[in-house]
Amino acid sequence: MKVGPDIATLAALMGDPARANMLAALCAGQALTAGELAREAGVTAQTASSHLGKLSAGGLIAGRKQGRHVYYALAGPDVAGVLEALTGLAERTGHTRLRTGPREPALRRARVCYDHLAGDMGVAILDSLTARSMIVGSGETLVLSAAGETFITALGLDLGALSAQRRPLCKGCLDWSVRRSHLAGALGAALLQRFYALGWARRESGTRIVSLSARGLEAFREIFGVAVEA
Amino acid sequence: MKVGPDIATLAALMGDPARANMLAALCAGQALTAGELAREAGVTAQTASSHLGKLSAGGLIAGRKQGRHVYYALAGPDVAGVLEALTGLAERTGHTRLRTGPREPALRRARVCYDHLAGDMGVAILDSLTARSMIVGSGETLVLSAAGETFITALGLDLGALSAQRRPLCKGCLDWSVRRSHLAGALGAALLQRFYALGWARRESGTRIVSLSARGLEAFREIFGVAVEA
DNA sequence: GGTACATTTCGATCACCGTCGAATCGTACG
DNA sequence: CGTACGATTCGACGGTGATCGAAATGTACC
Repeated sequence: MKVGPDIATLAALMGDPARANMLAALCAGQALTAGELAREAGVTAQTASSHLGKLSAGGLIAGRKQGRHVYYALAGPDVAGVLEALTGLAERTGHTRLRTGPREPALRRARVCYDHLAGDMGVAILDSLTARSMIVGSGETLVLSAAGETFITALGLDLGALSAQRRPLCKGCLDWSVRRSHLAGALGAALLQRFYALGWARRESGTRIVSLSARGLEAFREIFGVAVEA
Repeated sequence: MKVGPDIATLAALMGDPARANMLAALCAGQALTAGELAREAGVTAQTASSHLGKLSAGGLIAGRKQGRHVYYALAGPDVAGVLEALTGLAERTGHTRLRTGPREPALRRARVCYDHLAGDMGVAILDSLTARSMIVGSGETLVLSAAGETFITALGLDLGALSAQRRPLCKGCLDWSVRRSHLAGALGAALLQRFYALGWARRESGTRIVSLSARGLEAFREIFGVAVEA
């Protein structure tokens, strides 16, 4: 007689402010320790542990013991997807409270979001691709055009391998700081990896900051027509 | 200092069992009266009214007064999208409790889901399209291939107008009864409308049942290779 | 081995919120 | 105009769950 699968318990899991803050923090993609999550949520370690236990039992996060701390991460991309969708909905319905992205300029410029590039640079890249019709669509749903395919192949990416992944190839991901979309999905992740490999970008350890090399800045300006002040 | 937009309040709104049941019922797309939703959720009219007030204030649903009752519907396709994503996640994490879709055979065979076709027939159609590589992808993210474009154009649909819509052209929607996906999105909706126009299908008033005409059954078998016992 | 620290468990407190009974408002129907 | 019914409001009750203090586990570092 009951209609739905347990949307209720799942949503209730995300419905607590402390847990929601934890999940939002984990959306960046990197695993965080229980203590960090406690501070992130603004609760004591004990309550945090309780919440983490529930989230874990609910299948939303997974914890890995390493030494004397436990690193928690989102259980999978689909969880991140739901959270992003929720964020977008909150955006639209005006449920956002303040929400002025990161204060640090370096974070605003380029940072890691789950597994792809976010920040001004991420938004600029997607803008450039859509302006040249290499990616079409808007909002969350994006599609790679034929011109886009040749473009990313020229960049040295294996389109076939990317398409074979279960997750969507292209996806728009709402950027908190700019309130605009950047490129996520398999292609977004692969692009960032490619930037690393080419030495254009480097991940600052311990933070979400992605720093761009001089060569990278040059390349971005040339390829994407993106000019960023040093 | 706070990190996320108010995912928490939004999720908490969906986190109550009664409200979740209401939202799940509204996922079918047709507006329901407060009384119907109360019965659907298994609560009294007063508590239902309270819940509806909160959902409305939260921007998830919208109510229209008509005569002496109030018809409530989901505020928009994005709300349905989040709900579907949540359902999918609940599916994957095994949070589903029992959940044996509708009992009525007619409902199991073909019914309206929001604005597109669901049920065995809906699943079969998507199966047929993917088997012939007219639609590629899996899960929630689907893309129309070149072969698919010519196919639906031949069916008399205006692809340009469909792509111009803000919502995604193709989307997978998890079918409760079968636990498999059927075609949603702009194309899914347009297809159902086309079926109506061609006299292949008809919406049973007052229910979610979609009944198929003899001509429709013939056409479905011919075009999609779908054989359904009468 | 002993101390420090991260995490978890247990237990108790307390606030919030879902629930329903009774009453009110508004519309439809005769 | 009066009755019937759907929807909402008000008020009170009760239970679930978040929270933290205290204590227990387990790991690292010396």
